[in-house]
Amino acid sequence: MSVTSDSEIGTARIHQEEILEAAALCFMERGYNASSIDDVARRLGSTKGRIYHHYRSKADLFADVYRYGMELNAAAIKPLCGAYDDPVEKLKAMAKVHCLTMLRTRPFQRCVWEGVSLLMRGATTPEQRETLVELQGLRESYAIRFREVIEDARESGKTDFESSGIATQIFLMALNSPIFWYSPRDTDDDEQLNEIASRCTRFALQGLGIGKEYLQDV
Amino acid sequence: MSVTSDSEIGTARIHQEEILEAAALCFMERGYNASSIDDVARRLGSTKGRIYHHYRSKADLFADVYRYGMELNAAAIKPLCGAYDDPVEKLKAMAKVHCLTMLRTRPFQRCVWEGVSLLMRGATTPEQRETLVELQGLRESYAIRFREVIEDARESGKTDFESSGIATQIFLMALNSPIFWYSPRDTDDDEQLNEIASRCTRFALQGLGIGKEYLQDV
DNA sequence: CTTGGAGCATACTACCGGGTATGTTGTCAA
DNA sequence: TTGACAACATACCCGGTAGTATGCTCCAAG
Repeated sequence: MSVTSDSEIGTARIHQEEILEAAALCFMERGYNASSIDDVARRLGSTKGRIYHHYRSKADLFADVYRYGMELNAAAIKPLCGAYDDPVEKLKAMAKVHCLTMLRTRPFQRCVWEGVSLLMRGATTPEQRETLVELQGLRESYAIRFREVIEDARESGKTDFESSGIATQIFLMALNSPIFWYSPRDTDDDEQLNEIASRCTRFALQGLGIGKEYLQDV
Repeated sequence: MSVTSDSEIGTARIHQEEILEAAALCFMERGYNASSIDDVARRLGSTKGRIYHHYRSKADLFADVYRYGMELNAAAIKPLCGAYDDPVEKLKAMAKVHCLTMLRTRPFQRCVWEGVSLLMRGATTPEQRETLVELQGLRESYAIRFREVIEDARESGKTDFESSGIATQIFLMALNSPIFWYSPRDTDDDEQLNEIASRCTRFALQGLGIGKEYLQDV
């Protein structure tokens, strides 16, 4: 991992992304603890050596999968941040894009999910604890993006709920839900994903009390 | 496990329920795979021997936790089944009770959740596979109860969604969500739980498109 | 052309945890 | 009183897995 030039960093990332994807698939299918490093290696058609050359431990590998998943999320909603006046319109766009990202990068998002509830405990080494807090921070700051817009929407009088904290939790949960109950078709039709995302988004927005007149174009 | 009389079955259940609760707590905190039988035993202040006297394997123990959790769910909504004319009112009641049960029996419900996504894979022994299908069936038939009422509500024209399958999934997800983001207060105030359940229920019903005029008394 | 290191593979160790075999104690019925 | 069994505890085995130590190969710089 002692790379020097930028190009070498680039190629290293490429090699690692291959590993990341295989790891995400394994972790999604069997969970973190039930997946062995050998499982990941087997999926890559290689051996442990390759993985341990790039990652110091299984926990490190998982952390990188988690981080990558969160990066995908952050990148997806980034273009929307300064592009709307109406908070409801902004929330609509963010929700839809978030849900679509969930569906398109499902293995990584399942890992993010497991990481939240699983790595919290498990209390491994002291320095991994530190990494974990950082990852948890990524997730929280992402959620706060939504929470702020939800609060703005409430101030505009177009919603009706009490606690924005709770509302944000249920809201995101509704948007995340398809990564659990949706199994991608053999024809991974992007139209199909769009349909699912639309319905989830509409449900979530209506859940906040946003009127149906705002939901025609979702 | 070779009990004979009814009373002995009763006492056996009592002893086992103690184990079930400890197991549910362990599985909730660290997940199934990360929890060892010794962990469960330690929480009970005993040793492996006690657990393996009542359960033939770790998977059997987990299955019983799962089953118990589903029994709690089924028992909670049972009184509501024939008590309503308006499907929307029935759905309201079922949703509220379901959400409250989630909150009150959180450790078991977390196990039910993990069981769904984790035991599906993992493909252990062939006969455990059989048990697993049975448990999966419990969960599905429970979900169908909701789906039917949701379909009735749609036919009454008080909702607006396309696929009742997807709607049911998101609906239940919204109601289940607090078992993940709600940490019980030291004062396990039942009023507090009621408040959470109310908000989740309102969100879920609104998500289906049910008008706010129906949600005053939730 | 050689040497150092990246990028793996191979072989091995150490340990944890599921499962078992066996011992111990209390209780209850005959 | 005794034996039989439930309800555990103790001691042990053993397979799987994280992690390591080392070997191999190719490439690029000097």
